Amino acid sequence: MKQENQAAAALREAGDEFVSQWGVIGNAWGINRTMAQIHALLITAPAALSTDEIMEELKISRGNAHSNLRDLVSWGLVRSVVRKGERKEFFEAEKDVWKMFCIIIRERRRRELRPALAVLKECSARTKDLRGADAAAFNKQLKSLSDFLQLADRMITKVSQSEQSKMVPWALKFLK
Amino acid sequence: MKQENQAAAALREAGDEFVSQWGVIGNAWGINRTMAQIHALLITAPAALSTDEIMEELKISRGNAHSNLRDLVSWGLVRSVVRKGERKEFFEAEKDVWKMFCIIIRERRRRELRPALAVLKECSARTKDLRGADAAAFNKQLKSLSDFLQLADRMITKVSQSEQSKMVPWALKFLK
DNA sequence: CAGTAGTTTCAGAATTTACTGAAACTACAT
DNA sequence: ATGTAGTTTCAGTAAATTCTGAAACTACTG
Repeated sequence: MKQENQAAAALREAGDEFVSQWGVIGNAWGINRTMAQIHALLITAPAALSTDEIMEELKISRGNAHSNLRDLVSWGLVRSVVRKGERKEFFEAEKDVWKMFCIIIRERRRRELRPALAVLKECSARTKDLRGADAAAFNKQLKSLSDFLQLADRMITKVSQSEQSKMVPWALKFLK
Repeated sequence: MKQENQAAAALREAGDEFVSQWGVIGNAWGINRTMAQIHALLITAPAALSTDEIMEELKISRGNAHSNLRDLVSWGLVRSVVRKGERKEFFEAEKDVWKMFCIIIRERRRRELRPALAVLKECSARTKDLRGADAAAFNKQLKSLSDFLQLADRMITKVSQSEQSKMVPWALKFLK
């Protein structure tokens, strides 16, 4: 009994450390600290958690928990589940790392890559027919960027539709 | 003469639009707006620019221009050049898109991926020898994440050391 | 050496982003 | 219908980030 308690305490401590540090990491990745912490908490939790449990664990307000959970759900990284007989909502994260990765790159393509491509196309179109060496150079530079991002877009599409069981062995072969 | 002026004006306008919009895009990517704008300006500028020219073009203070240029230089995306006979410093960006990409992924590996791996290893080590199903599940989850990020790390190393002339045709083949 | 051109730093101001807590709302239960 | 458990919204506040402008500093010039 004593040992079990010690083990449980050590686990809780390691979990807290992970959640807290993952917030710092998320911050460096340009992600809201709280959102990263909630995500860390949910991917390592043994079961789905309620809003109140998350508030308690991270010592944050209901509003903060709610809006970050909403964002995580909108990313597709977290889903809400209902336990039978319970009125509360519970949240669980997608735990499969490959699926997480696919979700993230697909969303980033949609939210970040596509708008960037739109800007490049727009500015490129406006200078396509201008004369002069400077205009040609400007246009060429935008073209290079645009071609590259378009290739990245297609790669993301392809990779995020592949199975982990195909991609990982393939990557390992590539690395050899 | 009239036409030349019109063309020059149209080019300047398109450039301004690109710089301004790239700031917005950069912001969505988690990059400081001004830094993204300076980078956009430099990769499309026909020649290296001085701090004063950048301040004038973007309507920003000297301090702001200076610190963002310093960051861009620290990323390796911009270098300073000295024109003979001139006392001022001028700045020029790496314009080759493939090189830009390699610089960015290498720096992100260093600044974002490596610290994340360190956190995972740390928390993993702390729970390695704990007994109980929950501890085992926690440890397994961290292991999956860690393995995945380690694979990503190796892929970045490999890709960023490759020639564009090898990688692009290879990517196109992969997409088929 | 004094003067000038240019760079760097940094305290405080402005702006943006994140968070709280309470009120309004929803949906189920009695 | 009234009560209750739970969710959502949002005005106001707190915190973090970004920016300014001026002073301090550096290095060249005559």
